[in-house]
Amino acid sequence: MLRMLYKAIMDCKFIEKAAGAIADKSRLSILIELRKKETLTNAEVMDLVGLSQPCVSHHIKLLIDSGLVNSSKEGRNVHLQLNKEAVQQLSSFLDGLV
Amino acid sequence: MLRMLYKAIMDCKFIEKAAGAIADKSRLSILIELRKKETLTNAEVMDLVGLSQPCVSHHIKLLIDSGLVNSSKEGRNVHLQLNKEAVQQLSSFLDGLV
DNA sequence: CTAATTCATCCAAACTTTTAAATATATGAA
DNA sequence: TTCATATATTTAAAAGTTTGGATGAATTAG
Repeated sequence: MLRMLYKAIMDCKFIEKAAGAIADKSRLSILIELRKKETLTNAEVMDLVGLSQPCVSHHIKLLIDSGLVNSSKEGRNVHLQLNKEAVQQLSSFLDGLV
Repeated sequence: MLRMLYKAIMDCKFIEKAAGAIADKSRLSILIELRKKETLTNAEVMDLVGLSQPCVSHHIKLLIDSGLVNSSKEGRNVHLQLNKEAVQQLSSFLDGLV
């Protein structure tokens, strides 16, 4: 019971964060590109969205914090990947709404 | 061809707006309540989210502008309803991402 | 070791969002 | 018409977001 309430609160926080992550032109482009390209580096994202390196770094941090994107370091590069489970979770929440 | 590009741009604008509408505690509560209650008046929303009347009015305007919620006036009251098609459209976009 | 490369952090400016008080508008009741 | 009720608009303050320059940290190349 308490567990379910806790889960519901967690869900809301996740939904809020994930929705916020999507609610931006640049971050939306990144997500769409990650569908096509499977992985991306920050440099590729800079080209994609046409923003400065610190700005891109910030957007990527937001996406990672939201849970929608995973990152892994390989040498100097950071590779991004869609967290498909998280995207699915958000989609399921919306399905539950209708 | 041009038509598809146009549609894609429209989609992105809608996705951005709809995601932005969801990315707020109060508006998320309204959407969740609309699943349970089918229709709501502004006064009921005030009780639900514990905010001032102008603030509630503003949030509701945002939800309507995003397309996620429809409104209809009955006398002095405004009745809100989930736009299930729009919610479905957002959910489908996410499904397309994974 | 030194240079170059990749990404993160700090900072501040510009802009947007959230909120409520005051006020306006519209409808219904007396 | 006059008063009460439901919602919208205006205005303004506080908080949050987006952005890029400068700088820092970690890694690789020469």
